[in-house]
Amino acid sequence: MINLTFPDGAERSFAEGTTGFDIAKGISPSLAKRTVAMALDGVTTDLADPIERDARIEFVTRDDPRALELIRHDCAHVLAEAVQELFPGTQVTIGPVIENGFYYDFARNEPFTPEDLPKIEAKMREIIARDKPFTKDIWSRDKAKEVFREKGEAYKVELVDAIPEGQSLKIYHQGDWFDLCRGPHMTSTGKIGNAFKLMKVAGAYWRGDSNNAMLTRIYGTAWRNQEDLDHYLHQLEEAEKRDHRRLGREMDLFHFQEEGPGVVFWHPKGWSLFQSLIAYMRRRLAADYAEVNAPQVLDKSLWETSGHWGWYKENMFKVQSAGDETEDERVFALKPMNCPGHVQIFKHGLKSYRDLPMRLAEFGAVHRYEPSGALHGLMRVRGFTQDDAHIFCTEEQMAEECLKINDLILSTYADFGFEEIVVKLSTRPEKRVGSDEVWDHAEAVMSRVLEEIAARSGGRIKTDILPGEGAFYGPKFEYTLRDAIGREWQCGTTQVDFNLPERFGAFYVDADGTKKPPVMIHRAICGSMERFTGILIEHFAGHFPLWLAPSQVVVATITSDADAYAEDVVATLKAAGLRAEKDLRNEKITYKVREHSLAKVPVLLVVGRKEAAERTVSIRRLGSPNQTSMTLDEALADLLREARPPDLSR
RNA sequence: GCCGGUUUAGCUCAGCUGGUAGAGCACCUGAUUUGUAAUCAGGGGGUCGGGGGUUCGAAUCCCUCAACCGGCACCA
Repeated sequence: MINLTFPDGAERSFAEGTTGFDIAKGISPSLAKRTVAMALDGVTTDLADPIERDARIEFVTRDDPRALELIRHDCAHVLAEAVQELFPGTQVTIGPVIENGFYYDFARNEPFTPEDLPKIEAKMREIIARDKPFTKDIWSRDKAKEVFREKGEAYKVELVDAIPEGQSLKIYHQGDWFDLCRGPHMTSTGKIGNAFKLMKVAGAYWRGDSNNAMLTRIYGTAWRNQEDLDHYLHQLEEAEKRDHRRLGREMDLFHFQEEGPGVVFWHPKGWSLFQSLIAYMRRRLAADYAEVNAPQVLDKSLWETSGHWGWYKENMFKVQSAGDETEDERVFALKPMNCPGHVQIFKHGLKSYRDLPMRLAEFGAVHRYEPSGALHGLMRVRGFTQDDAHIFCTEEQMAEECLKINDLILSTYADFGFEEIVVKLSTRPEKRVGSDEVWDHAEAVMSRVLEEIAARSGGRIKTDILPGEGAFYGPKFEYTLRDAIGREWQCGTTQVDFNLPERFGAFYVDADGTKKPPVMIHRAICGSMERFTGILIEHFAGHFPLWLAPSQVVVATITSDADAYAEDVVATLKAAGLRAEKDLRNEKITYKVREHSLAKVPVLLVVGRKEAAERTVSIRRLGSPNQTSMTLDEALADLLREARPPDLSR
C-alpha cells in the first residue's frame, strides 16, 4: 500500500501501482475528465503513470498554470506528426518548450518555407481534433535504435546513443505516430486546444554546433486559450512599435546604409541623445577617473604583443595605405578594444605604488568585424563607442575597486529607471592563461565581492555564477538589466586581468623598491553607447525623460499674430539651456499638435494672441490631452527643474 | 558565417500567368490666419538594390553580388 496526501491535507491509502487516472476517477468522473496530468511531490508526470511510493499528489487540470508547458510540449509533438504526414521523408530531431511556445527541428533536403506554415497548422488542427490519447512505452536501447534506424530517423538514433546507460527510454505515442521523449504529456492531443500558432521557420544547427548540419526549425506559440494567445500576439505588435530601428527612422535619430554595414549615421536628434548620455557618464566619472584618448590605428606589432592578432584577428579590420603601397608596407589595425592603448599610457613614465589605483577612462570608438548575420540595428554594430575604463591597481585593491565599480554601475542604471539587475560571476574557462593559484585567488576574491554586492543591495540585486564563462585572462562580472517590457540586456562588465600588463611589460615600483605588474581591471557600464542608446529607445518607447529628449520643447503658434512672441519664448528657453524649437508654420494647431505628438516631443507650448498679450504659455505634455496655462517664467522654472539630469538633481 | 525570406517614390505598400509603373502619407506651390492629434486645391518625384543572362520585349523568369529582416552560430 502507498499513502497519498491530497492538496486539502487528506491522506489516503491506495494499492501500489494505482494510476493517477484511477484515483482521479475514484474522486469524480468529471475531475478525471478535466485532469490532464498529475504532480507527485511537485513534479509533473503522466496521469497514467502507476504510483509506486508515498507522495503528495495534485491533479493538474488544463486551467492549471503547470498545464501550459504540457500544452506547448504536446503541440511540438503534434507539429512533428503534421510535418511527417505532409512531408514524408522528413526526419525529426528535437522539439522543446521555450519561453512563450515551442519549436521543433527537422532534417529535410528542401527546407520549409513560410508558405508551408498554414498547411502544417491546418494539419495540426486535424490531428488535435482526432484527439488520440498520448500513451507511453519504455523501450530497450536496442529496440529504440532498431526501430528508429528502420524508420530512417538517423538523428533519433544519435539521441538514443547519447542517453546515459541505465536511463529508461520513453516512447510517446499519439495514434500511429511516436517519438522518443522524456515527457510528460497530457492525456490526449485534443487537450491542446486551438490557441496556438506557427510563427516562423528558421535555420538551426544540429545540437547548436555550427560544424553540424543545418536543420529547419519551426517555431510556434501556444496558450491555454484564445485570449492569452491574442494577448501575446498583441504584445509582439507593441514590442515591434518600440523597435529602435523603427523609432530611429520615425524620430529621425540615425540611419544605416549599404556602404556601411554595421556603422551608424547619427542624425542631429540621435546625436543629441547620444551626447546627453556621454555628458552624463562624464559627470559620473569626474570624481575618480582620468579621461584619456588612445589612437584608432596602431601597428600590427602592438596587437601581436597584446595577443589580439593571435586570438581576435578574425574580428579585426586591417588598415593599409591606399596609395603607393611600396612606400609604406606597414600593416595597421583599427582598434577593436581600448585596453592595449591604455596600457601604453600607463607604461609611459615610471609609476609608483602611490599612483595606484590609476583609473583611465575613455569613450573609445572601437571597430570589430562582426559576422554579417550578427548585425542588428544599434544593438550589434561593427563600429561603436565603449564607456570603457581600465583600472591599474594592486592585488589588495582589487576587491575594493570592484565594489566601487559596482556602486557606479548600479546607480547609473537606476538613473535610467533600470532597477532589476542581475550580476553574474563568470569563472575560469577551459582555455586560459595564468596558473591555477592565480585563478583560485582571483575567483575567491570575486566570490566574496559578489556576496558583498548582494548583501549591500539588501537582496534586491540577484546574483548568479556562470562556470567556465570567464575571459581567458581572468574572471568577470556581467551586469544584466531588465527593460520596461521585460527583456534582459547584458551591459556592464568588470573583468580582472593578470595577463595584459605583463605582456606589455607594464609595472609599478612598490614600497620595497621592487617592480611589480599591476592588476588590470577592465570595466564598462553601458558597454556600447550605441547599443545602450538603442536599449533606451526601446525601454522608453521613444518617450524620453526630458533630460534625454533630443527636442525638449516645441513652441507652436496658433496664428501668425503670435510669431514674435513665440520667437521670444524660444529664445528665452534656449538661453536657459533648453533644447527648444519653434513651429510658426501656417497650419492649424491641431495639425501641429498631431505632428509633434507623433514626433514624441515631450513638451508642446502653444501660444496665440491671448498668451502673447499675457506673456503666458499653454503647456501640453506628450501623452496627455490636457493643457495647463501658466506664465512663461513659471513654465521655464518648471521645465528647467524637470530637465535637470538625475545626477544633478540629487 | 549558415538556413530561409525580403529589396518598387522620403515612408508604408500595390503591381495576376513577361507588354517598359501606381496609391496613401510626406515633399513643393497657391489659397486659407486657424485655440490643442490630419484645411483645401494643384504639382514635382522612380535607370523597380547592383551586375549579368534568357526574350522582339524583364519590376516580373534565370544566374550572381550586396544590404536588410527572422532565426542559428558568434558576442573579449
